[in-house]
Order: sequence, then C-alpha cells, then structure tokens
Amino acid sequence: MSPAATLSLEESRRTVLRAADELFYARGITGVAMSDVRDASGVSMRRLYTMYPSKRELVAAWLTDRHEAWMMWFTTSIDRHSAAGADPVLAAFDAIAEWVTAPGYRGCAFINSLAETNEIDDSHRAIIASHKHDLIEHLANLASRGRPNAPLWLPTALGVIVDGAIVHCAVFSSTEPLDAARSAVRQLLETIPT
Amino acid sequence: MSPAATLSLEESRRTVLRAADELFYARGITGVAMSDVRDASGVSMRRLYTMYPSKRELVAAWLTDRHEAWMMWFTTSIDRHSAAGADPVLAAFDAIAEWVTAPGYRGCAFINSLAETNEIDDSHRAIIASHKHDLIEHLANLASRGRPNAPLWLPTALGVIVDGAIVHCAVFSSTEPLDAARSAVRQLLETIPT
DNA sequence: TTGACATGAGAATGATCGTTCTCATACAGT
DNA sequence: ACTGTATGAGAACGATCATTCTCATGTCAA
Repeated sequence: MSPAATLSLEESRRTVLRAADELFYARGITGVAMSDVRDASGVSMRRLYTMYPSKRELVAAWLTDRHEAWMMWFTTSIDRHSAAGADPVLAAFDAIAEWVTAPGYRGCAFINSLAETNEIDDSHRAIIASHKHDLIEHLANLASRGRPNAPLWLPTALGVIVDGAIVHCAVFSSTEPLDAARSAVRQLLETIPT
Repeated sequence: MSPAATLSLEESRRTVLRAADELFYARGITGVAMSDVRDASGVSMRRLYTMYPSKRELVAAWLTDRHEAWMMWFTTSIDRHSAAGADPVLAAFDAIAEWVTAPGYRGCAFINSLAETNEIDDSHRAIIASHKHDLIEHLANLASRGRPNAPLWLPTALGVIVDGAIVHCAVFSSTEPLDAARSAVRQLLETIPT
C-alpha cells in the first residue's frame, strides 16, 4: 500500500472514469479509442489495462458509474425544482430542461450506448435496462405522492415520455419536445384519480 | 445503356440498399464494413463505390430510403388498424406493436444512427431530423381528425411518446412500454377539446 | 478479328484500434 | 549500494476497415 508515488489506484480510477465519461458521451463508444482515454486521463496504457482488462469492461464501469451519478443529479435536481410546491413529476421535466440546454447535450448516454451495442455484449444491455428500470421506479415514487390510485401503467408511461423527450430534444437540438411533453403530462395527471 | 449483362444500375441500387438496410439496422453503422455490404449484396466493390463514393453517402442513401419505406409502412399499417373505426392515433400504437414484436427488432434506425453520428456528418443529422419531422406531421394529421381545437403541443407530444415507446420497447425487449404509452395517450385524448 | 473501354473479383494500401510487449526507471527491503 | 519488483512511456503487433488499384475478362463498334 504505497501512500502516493504518482497516483493512487482510486485516484486513477476516478480520473479514468471522468475522462471516459466525457469522451464516450461526446463521441460514442466506438468513436473513442483506448489511447484517447489514456491521453485524456494521463494514465498509462499499462495502468488502464490493469484496472480494466478490456474496453468492454471499461465501458461497463463507465455505464455503472454514470448511472449512479445521473440518478444522483436527477433526484437532487428534482428536489430543487419541486421546492416551490410544484408537482414533483413536473419538476422532473424542469430538471431535464436544465440538462437539455447545457452545452454538449447529446441525449441519453444509455440509449445511445444501446444503439452501439451488438448481440454479444449482454452485460452492457443489462446495465442499460437496469438504469431505465431505476428511472421508472423513481418516477413511480414521484407520481404516487398524493395519487395512491394511479393506474398501473402510469410509471411506465412516464418513463416512456421522459425518454422520448430526452431523445427528441437531441434530434432537434431544441427544448420544444420537452415543453410539449411537460404540457401533455400536466394535462394527463389532472385526469388521474387521487 | 446495356439492357442487362449482369445487373442494371437500378437493380444494383435496390440490392445494395436492401442489404444495407438489413446490415445497418441489425448491427449499427460502425458495425458494418463496406465489404459486408458487398458480400450481402453480391455487388462488386468497384460498383459499390461508383454508386456511392463513400460509406457516408451510402449511409445517407440508406437513411433516405428507409425513411420513405418506413413512412409508407407506417401509414398503411395505421390505415389497416383504424379500419375498425378506432381512433387513428391509437391505431398508430397498434401498428407499432406489430413492428416491436417482429423478430430482429432493434428500435428506431434513425435514433440509433444519431447515436453513432458525430459532429462532422451533418447530412445524416439532417435526414434524421427530417424523418422525425415528417413523423410528427403525420401524427398531427391523425390527431386533428375530429379535433380541430387540439392544443398546439399535441403533435409534438405524440411524437415524443411514440418514439419513447419505440426506444423503451427496445431497451426492455418488451411491449409493455408501448401498451402503457397507448393507455396514457387514450386517456390524454379524452381530455382534448374537439 | 481488333481495339477501346467497362466491369468483376478481390488483392493492396494506409489508417485506426484493441491489446501486449519492451525497456528504462524508480522504489522497497536488505 | 544492490537486487527484485512495479510502473510509465510508448513502440509493436495483429486485426479490421475504408478506399483504391490491378488484372483478367468481358462487351461493343468497326
């Protein structure tokens, strides 16, 4: 256990995952070479491959890490936007509005990664599906506040609408899809039995 | 103008686009080599490159072709499903249900391609956005039948919901997202002023 | 037949990339 | 200082791929 000659393994991990996040999100998985990750993180090739024995495992670690970071950001951002007493489900759309307008927005990293995933790497598919499962679960919690009699399909439908908006905002480089989706959800929620 | 020594240029074009469609949709753009297209179509490398001077242009031709074919399929499938007197907007979901359950389903080719598209190939982005624009326009036509006073955001929201369902069905390999989206849209449409 | 040109089959080229290897250096324990 | 081990820097390797080139085989006009 060397205190810190150049960089601890934990520090390296964080540096690599941060670099991987920026690169993979911006250019897609196949658009990023391992040497790009090395150059962006400053970690040597040897260290990169001792931490992650293959690119596939680095991608899996990135997806897992991004899932946690994104969910954290999402929940706290919703809290911030629903502080004013707004419906927390609508606050989720306000949270996403911030993301969509941030520079470098390229849609959902998980949906994008699924498009690049072929039959063989099932571990990536599993992480992606699990991320969407958790997202829907969180939306279900938001929607159930004050609506104990909401239909069973509501959380699934909210997940569909949120991700549809995320995708369409990327397609059109615009927030209009998100605004329209928010309007539709507001109107829909008014008809849900409380 | 040779009548048909081996294959006319038009025949070659169709063969190549059909092969490209199957390959690009199943494996993604970067997952398909030009030699794969040659092998699947039987067209020689030379002819491939005289028809499409680069892979980028082949991809653009594929996207354009798929746009036309998909819209054609979509409209006729909706007609078929709304024949029974159902709301044509809901019929759109029934049409997509058929697609989603077909073998080899991998979500929307245009959304998938956008995930693989980097800043440089703007022509692809334009085709993709134009495809989604036309999809929304068609949904607007369906929704406006009998609803002259629908809110302005309705077509955009329907586009968001349809594509969200298409994506989530691919993520979960399930039709549940589509069913939930259909239920939400049915309930939403009941509140729209006619 | 002859020659000019078009085409197919697929090899060659040059670039990129995932992964491994070399070598020189640095540090640990003695 | 001395040996053994770990590390960084980056070259090397082998595969893949987009694109071009070669050459052998047509095809058409005269």
